[in-house]
Amino acid sequence: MTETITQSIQDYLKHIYELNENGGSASTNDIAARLNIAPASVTGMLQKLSNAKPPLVIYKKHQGVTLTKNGEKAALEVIRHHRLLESFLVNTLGYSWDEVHLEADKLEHVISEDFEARMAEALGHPTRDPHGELIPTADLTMPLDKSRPLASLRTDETATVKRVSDDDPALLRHLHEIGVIPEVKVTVKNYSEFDGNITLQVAGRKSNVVLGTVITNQVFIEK
Amino acid sequence: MTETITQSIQDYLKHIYELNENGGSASTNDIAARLNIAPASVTGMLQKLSNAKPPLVIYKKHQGVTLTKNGEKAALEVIRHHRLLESFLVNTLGYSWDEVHLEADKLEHVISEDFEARMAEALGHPTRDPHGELIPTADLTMPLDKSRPLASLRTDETATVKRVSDDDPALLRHLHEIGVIPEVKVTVKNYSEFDGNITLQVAGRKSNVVLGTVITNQVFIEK
DNA sequence: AAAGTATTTTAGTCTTGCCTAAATTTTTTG
DNA sequence: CAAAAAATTTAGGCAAGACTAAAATACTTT
Ligand SMILES: [Mn+2]
Ligand SMILES: [Mn+2]
Ligand SMILES: [Mn+2]
Ligand SMILES: [Mn+2]
Repeated sequence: MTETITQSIQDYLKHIYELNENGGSASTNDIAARLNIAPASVTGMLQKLSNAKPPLVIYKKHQGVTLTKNGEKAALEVIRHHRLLESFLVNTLGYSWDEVHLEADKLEHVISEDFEARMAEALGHPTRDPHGELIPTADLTMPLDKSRPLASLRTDETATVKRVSDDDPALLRHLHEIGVIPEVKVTVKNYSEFDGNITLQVAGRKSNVVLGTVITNQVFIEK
Repeated sequence: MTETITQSIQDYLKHIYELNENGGSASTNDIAARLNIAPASVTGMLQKLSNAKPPLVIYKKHQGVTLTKNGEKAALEVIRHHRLLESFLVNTLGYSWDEVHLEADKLEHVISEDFEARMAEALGHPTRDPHGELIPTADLTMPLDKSRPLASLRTDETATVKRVSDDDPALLRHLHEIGVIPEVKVTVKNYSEFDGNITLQVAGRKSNVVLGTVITNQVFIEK
């Protein structure tokens, strides 16, 4: 009697996955905040998911949750849908990178595996979405992410932008404007000890830009 | 306090629209059969839809339902989504015409108006879907359908196939095989009084085909 | 026109997924 | 380390949308 994975459950699993990526286990409150749902409701769902057969999360009272292998597969399935969809919308329907997130958030639960496969094929089996986020493989493995925040660079260091956080459309528009997009080379011309500001030279741009930590913590680079 | 039009409601309205197209009002049982839902459940929903503000259907006990203007607009919105999606899937992802229906049935409830507009643009504002069905216009008007069943043709009459019924994938594959697809010219070489069989010459095909009424009633032509 | 059949409606339940208010547990702080 | 604060869970409810069984209504047939 395998648990039916509803849209709602898919959303829980997806967000738990992302929270697990950072710290260890995902807390009730964090999940609630992300899903815009009352914490009490989250507790109820966590109990349900951990009692499912097979269990989708590991849950002990007051200690947050971790995904089981099954839960992780289900999460990666949704994340693969989401990121392929974002790529597809940009490529095929001319969406800009700040417009795709909401649309993909709805479609990700609804497309068939056939649709997924056809998108991947049409896009040439991409490894990253328009924001540079890694796309889980068809067999649901998440590639290793070697990037770190731009905020961790210091004066005279050079690196390549690999991905940017995609949940704030306004930030995305701004980054696009100043040319800070995946695969672009950047050099730190100055790092300020006091406020953490980074003066950045962006390849192909005349003038440098000064970025605060709110931004430099949402841009990820590799050297 | 306008009624929220859920996915479920959209499905009811869509099928009521299609039933209204044939006979007058849609019966509880017919709606139930189409939606694969118990008749008792349908009664409940019809009451709800007729009490909505504004009402989406006109309903009197034991007399079936008709859509109001508001209900019709909502239905046409979904049907436009559905048919544009079918076209889009065929054009962009290489689906064949017998594969698109199920996928479109899920996506139709989820895409944004922006998505709809972009598809229409990308497809060059088509007026018919892959099965030849008319696509409601952007301002939600259904173009007039002048076609009639192939079954109504008699010996020596010539006509153009305009559309075919799209709910049986096996029939669609068969029709494709024998070349009976929209915009193809056909001539009735013989009509049998007894069983209604039609011997059809299909433009560009060597040998004629004999079609029974099950098929000829699901193929629509214009002279 | 009465009886039988088919259709539709009513009545009563169930599941999912959410909510608020109140309790409980954990963490932080003075 | 005890009190205050924050986080989490329990308890009790609600709305949507489905189901089954039984009652009511409408249609057919003799
Ligand atoms: Mn996204
Ligand atoms: Mn993304
Ligand atoms: Mn269809
Ligand atoms: Mn169609």
